[in-house]
Amino acid sequence: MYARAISNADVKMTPTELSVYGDLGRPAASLPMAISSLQRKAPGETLFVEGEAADSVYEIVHGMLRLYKLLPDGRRLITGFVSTGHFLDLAPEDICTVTAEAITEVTLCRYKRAAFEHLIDEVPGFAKRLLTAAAHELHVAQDQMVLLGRKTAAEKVASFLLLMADQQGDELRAIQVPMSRSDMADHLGLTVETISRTLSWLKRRGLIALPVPVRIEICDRDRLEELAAGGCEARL
Amino acid sequence: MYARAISNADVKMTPTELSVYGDLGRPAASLPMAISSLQRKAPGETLFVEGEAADSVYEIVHGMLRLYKLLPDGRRLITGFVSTGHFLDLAPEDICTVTAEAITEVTLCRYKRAAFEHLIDEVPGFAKRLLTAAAHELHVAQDQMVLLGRKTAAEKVASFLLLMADQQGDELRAIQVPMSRSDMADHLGLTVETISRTLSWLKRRGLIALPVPVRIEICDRDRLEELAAGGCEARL
DNA sequence: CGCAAACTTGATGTTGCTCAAGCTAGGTGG
DNA sequence: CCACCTAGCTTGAGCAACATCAAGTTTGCG
Repeated sequence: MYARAISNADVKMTPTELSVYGDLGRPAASLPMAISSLQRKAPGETLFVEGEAADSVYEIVHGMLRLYKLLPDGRRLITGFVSTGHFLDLAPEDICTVTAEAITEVTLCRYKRAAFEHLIDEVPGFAKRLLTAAAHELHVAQDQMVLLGRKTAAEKVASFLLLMADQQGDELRAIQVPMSRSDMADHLGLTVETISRTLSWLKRRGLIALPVPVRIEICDRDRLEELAAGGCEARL
Repeated sequence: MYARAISNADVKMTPTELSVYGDLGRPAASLPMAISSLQRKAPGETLFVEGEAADSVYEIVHGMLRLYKLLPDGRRLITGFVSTGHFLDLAPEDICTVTAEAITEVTLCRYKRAAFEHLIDEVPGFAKRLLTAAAHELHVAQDQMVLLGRKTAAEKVASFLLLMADQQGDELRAIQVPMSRSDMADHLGLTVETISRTLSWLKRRGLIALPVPVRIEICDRDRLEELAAGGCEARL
């Protein structure tokens, strides 16, 4: 089975539709314990490991996780960060394809796989909803491939910051960055040092501000977008 | 809408199950023309372009296509190669997320999107089958991210050759490579020159043979696999 | 306040890119 | 049939972006 991140937000559901049951409200609060149970994970704790048997489906109620794969010598690539509202859909194979680890304090709702699969047949439109979500995940993956394979360090960091800003949405300027520089590096195919240097470079050029490492503010969104798209010179 | 490649082979169907209709045989031969039509494309011809409206679903009957995305300055990343038996599933958004171009002579079966969506509701188990296929695509995409973000040139080329060998399956040694060096480069996040140098290096070390550029033979599969996984020194 | 972990900055090194020639193969026309 | 021509492939020399190695500096927590 295989870990797929599916965002409820992606399929454009209202808050009350978040649950797989539609109108029943937050699944964590309303589902029979037979098919669901609530879990908490502290930062750094592991939810599941690449290669192990996958028998559950998780919905993230609160917090952020990193999903990653390792090469034998320890090189790591973070395939994605997932947060509130996403499903970790352990797809119809039996092995986890990535490792999932809590970045922040995380609350999640665990469904037994068999029961979850049952819902696909029972609940009308649920399969289609998952299909839409899967398609969106694939779209995101394609963009990430372009980033990893063809963008410069500055373009990578700019793209990432804009993506984070978009999905936080709340304020236009400030981004809360819960993950470490090392996580960013392993997500963008760079090193910690290059992340740090690139952020400093963006700051020096007035595109962003860094009051504290964990808080990044976007000062010139237009130029950052131009940079992210690859539309201008991007050398440190 | 968004181009997703779904392989029938991936969902483990027998030849007679290849069609979306299950037992009705090859869709190209048996579906009512109202919802399907047969098309041919010559090498280099475009099936659809990133950003354009997507109103069809295609099944590849024969041949190979490349799917790619471009940056404004022309940098290209090929997200994948798809061939016989795969669906180009233009997912439930309205815009193609990649461009699809024929590499070889291609025959494909085109379904009207609306009719295809209808099948998801009508044909029992069809949605689940697509879901499985989508999950597999996502799995492949994750592996490709690791390749693009964390592997060396030699590891990238070795991984690619093994993947090609696996999906051709027929012979254990020889791989027919229908795509150009330039296509390989844009799929692996390298340049043509690096592809060429790396292949020469693999040949010099006795891992492969190159009787003609279009034919690559695997001589030492074990060492190639060790290299692809990142388990040994990989310097030219 | 002190300590460890995370982050930043600098100096140096290496992989893979760029630029520039040759080489090879396949197709065309004389 | 062969010479030519072009597109694709290979090889070489030099270079640039990013990695590595090595200090410092800040941050956050006990």
